[in-house]
Amino acid sequence: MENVTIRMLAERLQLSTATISKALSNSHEISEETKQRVLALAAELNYVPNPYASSLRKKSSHTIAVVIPEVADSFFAEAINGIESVAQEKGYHVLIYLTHESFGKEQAILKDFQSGRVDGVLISVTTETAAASHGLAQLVKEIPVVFFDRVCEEVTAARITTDDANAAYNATAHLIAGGCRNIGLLSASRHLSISNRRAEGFRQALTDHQLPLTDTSIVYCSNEPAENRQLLKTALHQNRYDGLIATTEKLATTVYLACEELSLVIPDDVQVIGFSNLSTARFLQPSLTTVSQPAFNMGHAAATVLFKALKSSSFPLQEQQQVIPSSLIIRNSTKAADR
Amino acid sequence: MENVTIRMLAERLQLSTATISKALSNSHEISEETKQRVLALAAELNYVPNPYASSLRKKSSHTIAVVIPEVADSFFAEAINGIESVAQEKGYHVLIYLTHESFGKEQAILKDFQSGRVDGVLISVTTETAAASHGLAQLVKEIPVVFFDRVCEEVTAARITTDDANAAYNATAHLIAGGCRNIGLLSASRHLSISNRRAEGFRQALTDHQLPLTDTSIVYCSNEPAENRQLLKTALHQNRYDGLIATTEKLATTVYLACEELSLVIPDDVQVIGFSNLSTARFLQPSLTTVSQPAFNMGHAAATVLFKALKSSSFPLQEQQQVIPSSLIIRNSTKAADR
DNA sequence: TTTATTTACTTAACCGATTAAGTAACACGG
DNA sequence: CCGTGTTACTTAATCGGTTAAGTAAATAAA
Repeated sequence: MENVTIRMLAERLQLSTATISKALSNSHEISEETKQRVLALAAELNYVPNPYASSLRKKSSHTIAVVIPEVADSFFAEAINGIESVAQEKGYHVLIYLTHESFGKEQAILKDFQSGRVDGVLISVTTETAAASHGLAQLVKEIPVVFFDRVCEEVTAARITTDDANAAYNATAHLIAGGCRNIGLLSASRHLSISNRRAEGFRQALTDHQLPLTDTSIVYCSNEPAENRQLLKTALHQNRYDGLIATTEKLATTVYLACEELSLVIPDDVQVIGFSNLSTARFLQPSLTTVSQPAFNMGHAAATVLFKALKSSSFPLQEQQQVIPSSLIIRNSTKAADR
Repeated sequence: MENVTIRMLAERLQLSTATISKALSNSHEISEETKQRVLALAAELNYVPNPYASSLRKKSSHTIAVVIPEVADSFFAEAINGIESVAQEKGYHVLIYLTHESFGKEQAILKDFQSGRVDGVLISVTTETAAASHGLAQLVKEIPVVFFDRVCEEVTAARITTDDANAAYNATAHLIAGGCRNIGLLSASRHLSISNRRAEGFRQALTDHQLPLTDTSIVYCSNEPAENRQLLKTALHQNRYDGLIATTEKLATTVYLACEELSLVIPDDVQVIGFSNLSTARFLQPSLTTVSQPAFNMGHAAATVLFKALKSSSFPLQEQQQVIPSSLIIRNSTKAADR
């Protein structure tokens, strides 16, 4: 049983392939009667159009790419859900690319997009992605690109983010209200704008509360959980933090692990806040105070904006900037009372 | 700046497009010198081949599909990681399709694959997928398909699973050893073979320990967390289970939630075991005894087998059956001592 | 020296759908 | 009755690579 093509339908019905194609796309040039005959035969033979032939000719693939560092992370997983919900509604396909936080991989992936494989890209950059990423700047010129969460500020493009500085400020203030005087911010990257924003909010909160910012206030972590565990244990031991803000989900669990191994009690010895979307946060021992990010909404918003651009080329995509607020959910890993 | 095509390279070098194509694919028909010239110009002009033109002609897309119910689930997320690690190594692209446990969506997605969009499919079916799924049976005849975790036993195809019956048996035995006499198995589906296997192991364990299987022993849950919460609360209240086995990750957290709301203490009032890959399981309050599944390995194995079939059409894909063992990790949500 | 073989290309068909341009057939207004 | 439109198609080019088949020149074998 060969694959059914438009030509086979044409032969069977004694029509040209052009007529079939137009009938299937419901063109006004084709009579109602013919359309019905074509549709009936197509259904009977179970005709499924070849997407590649169509993409080649139309120069659009009805496919978008999602480029993220990691999928086993509640934030990104939920963001994918948000993206996919929009894509499925629009009949688009979603290609997922994982960078595993490697700038090299990211570059290679982006380069592939110059082929026209995808109509648009949703991306959250790696912790390594440098400011002047040529690949990104280039890509934005060629196809619609929307950054979400981890944006690259040097590149002019649509951005969907959370209020990172604010969130960090509030988290820090909450720790201070709970009595912390020596707070550590666990940062995932020196390059990432999102990290810098959070550091900014952190710094501002310290300043506003007359607390010093020392060179041990910000701890730069790696992408290796095992490495981070060691790093954290050393840092906790040496600097005797009374409060920690983990700016990624992975870091939050690593903090719990490190504290357990050092026999530090949360929140008595160290209070902890995590940036996270863990559904289990409330069941942790102790339950984790989190900066909860609207992952699904961000994915949804990013995809929605992208599809607007795909629909209308005059849509000013690059000017789109949305900041979706996160919320501080206070639980038992911190001491200050709910506000 | 137009897209660079093979024809442009050909004109610049005064060669035919055929020569360029062959040079780029390192054909023996082309002289070393010409190859170098082509490669050099391709690099200079930043030539990126159009994947759709190539797919159309070669009838292969270098793309595989992963069809799963949900991505915000540690098991599936980790499985994707395993799959992706193989795909990236082989230079393949990964399309992700989420069924959200809807059989209808699954059918629609599978139908699309008849277009030749993907070279192969990795699938974990929905809780609704009936035994006689015509779409699946059809698909397996057309392109390489590998089932992982949630297989469809009625369809002859490659399968990568865990030792579900065993795992459930051991989990049940562990609860019995801890003193449970009225154990509930929270099942995600009546259809799913994986659920039935687990139920089988559960039943066997009860029988072997002279415990009765009543019609409240197995609780069939839905896909709605809110619904399940109610269902569980009612069931816990009415049946006064002293042990529960949650056969999905989502159900495990729902159990914690329901117990909290009913003021039932785990493990004193109810002991709990979850099938899960939650990285936070050990930090839960209380830490969760889990049947931990080798998610990454299963994804890796499934993809590896699929690529073998893609490489060699004589590979007996349909006969491939791998059972990758899971392990029971005993923590504080159950009482029996470690074995 | 003649024939066979190899080398390094070119020509042209092809994958399957889309679409610009062309064409009969018929209707209609004047 | 003629010109203009409209309807419902067809023809053929096209998207950008791939590849079977062909060819000219150089080389090797007989």
